[in-house]
Order: sequence, then structure tokens, then C-alpha cells
Amino acid sequence: MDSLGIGALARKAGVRIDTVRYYERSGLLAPKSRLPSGYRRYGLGELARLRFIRRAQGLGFSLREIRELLALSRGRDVARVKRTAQAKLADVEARIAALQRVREGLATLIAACPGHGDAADCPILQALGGEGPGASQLPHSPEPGAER
Amino acid sequence: MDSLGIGALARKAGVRIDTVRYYERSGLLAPKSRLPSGYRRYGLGELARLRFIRRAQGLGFSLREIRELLALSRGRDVARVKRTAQAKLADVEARIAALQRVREGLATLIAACPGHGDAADCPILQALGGEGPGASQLPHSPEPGAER
DNA sequence: TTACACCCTGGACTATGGTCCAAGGTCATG
DNA sequence: CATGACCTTGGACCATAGTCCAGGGTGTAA
Repeated sequence: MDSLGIGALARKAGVRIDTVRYYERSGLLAPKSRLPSGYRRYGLGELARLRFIRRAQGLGFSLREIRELLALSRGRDVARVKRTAQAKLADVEARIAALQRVREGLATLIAACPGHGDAADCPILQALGGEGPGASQLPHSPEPGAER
Repeated sequence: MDSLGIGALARKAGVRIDTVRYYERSGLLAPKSRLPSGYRRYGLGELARLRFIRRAQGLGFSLREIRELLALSRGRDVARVKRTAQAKLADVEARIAALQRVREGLATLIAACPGHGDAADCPILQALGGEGPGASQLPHSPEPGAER
């Protein structure tokens, strides 16, 4: 029978047994059935679902979002799946843009720092430690709290 | 006197009082002084530092990383400061690259998804739910657990 | 039958980044 | 001096995403 115990399932998906049970508690992955003893049994569908969960996490989806994605796919609502993916894409792009601004700021500071001499001449320390309005050479980016 | 109580400081920086105290517990932000009563007093340097913390967080730095970043300003070793900043730059660039791979994967899937019709035809669901070791249409993104 | 791997539940614990509360002390204004 | 806003500490609690443990039960093969 191509039915798996929780250990075999976890090994095939590369996760810990506890993680499988955690996903079950979180409403993401239920066993196909249970033995009279209570042992969980999983089929290939559950294995695919577990792999889906891991891949989606790798793309930056939270478990909550993955739960929504799974519900959408069960509902055959392709339009909403696409919209969700688009929203995630926009999120990823915003994060890239913010990091690119920080990269520019850091690169500028590093280029201007002689790497020796007095600390007062180090633009990195000036920008960071500043007494003034602070980090004025660093970009303005979404502060935490302004979060989605 | 341009010295602030914790409430005024928090308001000026747009954070909660508890957050200021939490940062203090975390070794990120100490008051300039204390009144005999124990009340914390902050100067403009502390305000700048607090704003820096928030900006850095917005850019995806953890409090631990921000602590390291701030520690640079206490060091007198300009060479070490520069090296640390360079390491941080490399870190930021690696994060950008990882996010760009995620973006490519998402964009490809979205472009291929008609946005309607049967779930079986949705490449987003196919890629995530696939049987194979697969996700062949997806970039290799650090699966959670392979995290730094 | 015995050995041993496998599995069960429930609950505690990790780390991150806060947020809130209680009980009490202090500061500033009328 | 009374009032109310402000502040103190310590500890509890929240979500996220797990991880681990104790104390027991089960499955299977020699």
C-alpha cells in the first residue's frame, strides 16, 4: 500500500515529524486516515501538499497565507490564486527596492571611508552614530509598524 | 533643557513607550541619564539613535544586526568599522539576490497563469503542488530551515 | 515472546519583537 | 495640597514557526 506513516512522510518531504504535526494543528495538513491505534496514515496527495507548503514558504509565504492559498486551490478559484501571487510579487519587489536603497547608502559610505585615521573622519560613523538628525545619508524606508 | 522623558521620546520617534524600554532591555538604547526618582531622560542623540533603529528595521535588519551596526560607532577602529560595513553590504546584496530569484519565479508563474478556468491549468498551483522533487519552474530558494 | 523502532498526546520551551497590566511612586499645574 | 498625567518595575501575554520531552502505546520481525 502506498500509504505512509508520519515518519516516512516527514523523511520524504525533508521535514521533522513535529513539523508535520504542527502543520496539522495549524490546519494545513490532515492525515488521510488513522489506524485504530491512532497512528496517522498519509497518501501521495498529502505528500504533495506538504511539499507545496515547503515550497510556498521558500517563496516567502507565511503559513497563514499558505492556508489561504490551499483553500483557494480547493475552491478552484484560479483568479484569486493569481491575485494572491501578484500581491506577494509586489511585496517581494518592494522589499528588493528597499534593500537596493540600503545597498546604495552603504556602498556610498564605504567608498567615502578611508579605512584608517580618525573616527571623526569616518562617514560611516557620522551617518550612524550621528548626533544630528541621524543617518541622513541613509534612505527613507518603510518603518516597521507601517507594515502590511 | 532639550531633554526628553520616555513618553516624549517615544512620541517623537513614533513608537510605544514599551518598545523604548524593550530596546533598552535589548541593549540598543540607553537613556542619557536618570532623575533621582528613576525617570529616564533622553537627549537628541538618543532620539537619532532610536530613529536609526526604526529605519534599519524597516530595511529588514534584525535587532541583533542593528546592535552590531550601532556597536560600530562605539569602536575607534576605523578599519574594523569599514570591514564590518562591507560585510553588511555583502549580506544585503545576498538578500537582494535571493529575493530576485523569488521574484523571477513568481513572475514566471503569474505570467503563465490565465487567471481563470480550471485549477488543473493553473501553473501556480501546479508548480507548488507538483508530485516530483520538482518545483522545476521555481527558483531554488532557501527552504525554511536552510535559513541563515 | 521479546526487542526495538515507531507512534501517540499534552505540554513546555526556543527565539523574535513586541504589548499590556498591576501596583505603586513622581511631577507639574491650579 | 490635590489632581491627573506621567513614570517605575516585574511579569504575563501575543503571534510565528517550530522543537523537544515525558510517559505511555503499537507494529513488526526474529
